Amino acid sequence: MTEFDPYSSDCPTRRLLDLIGDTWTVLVIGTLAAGPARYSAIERRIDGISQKMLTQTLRALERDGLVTRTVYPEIPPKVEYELTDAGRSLQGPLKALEDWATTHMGGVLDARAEYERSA
Amino acid sequence: MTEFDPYSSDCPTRRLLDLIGDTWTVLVIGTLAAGPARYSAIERRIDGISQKMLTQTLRALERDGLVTRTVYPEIPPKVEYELTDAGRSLQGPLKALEDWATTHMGGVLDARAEYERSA
DNA sequence: CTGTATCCCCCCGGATACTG
DNA sequence: CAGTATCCGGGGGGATACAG
Repeated sequence: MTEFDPYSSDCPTRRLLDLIGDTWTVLVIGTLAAGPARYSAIERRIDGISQKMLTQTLRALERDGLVTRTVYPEIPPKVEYELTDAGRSLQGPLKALEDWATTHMGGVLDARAEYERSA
Repeated sequence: MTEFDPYSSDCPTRRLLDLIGDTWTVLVIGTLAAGPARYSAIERRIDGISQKMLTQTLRALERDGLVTRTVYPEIPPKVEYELTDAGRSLQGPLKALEDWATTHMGGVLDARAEYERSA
């Protein structure tokens, strides 16, 4: 069943790679995995992210139905972001990658160092 | 068990994203999953990849110990690339992502279309 | 066949300033 | 607090030409 062919340039799944290929996106999803969070909370939690990239990332996730945005009409404003079911379903695959990283990243770094040494 | 901690600069997740956060890298690994392949074969398999990016991607994978490069001193030249054990171990996690894509990408595209419609 | 070398455009993304 | 608007520098990556 080849409903999608990632090796074809016009395959929608390539857009998925654009999705999870973005560092900030993965970090935001990881942050929201702990539960709903406010804009400023996410910003404080992810060190080094700019307002522009945080907003841009959240908009993309919202657009793709992976995150919901809830505005509380208060003063001062309060906006909460939360993973949707689809967004939560990404946690499994991402966890698998994380486990791989934990297991193999040391070897990768060793290989890289060895490569540089012999270069 | 490793806590998902995207906020630490030395978190494996961040380094992993530098590794496979690139579209071409994932596609090349996917291609080599079927077995060893020549440069030109990979080039043909991956629609839209440029010589520059293919070579660059293969060099990075070789440097990181995920792919081996074997040169056969023939005329014309023949170079085969093959996944290492470490490279093959990435297949599981990447497969999980691929499965997620085939399962949820339709919904993502629907959500995106709906978002555009109401925008 | 398997690359390397160069030019160069585009756009990502950081910095900064402003607003409801 | 939660954004938006704008500028701008750096680099990713395509196109092209050339080499072993």
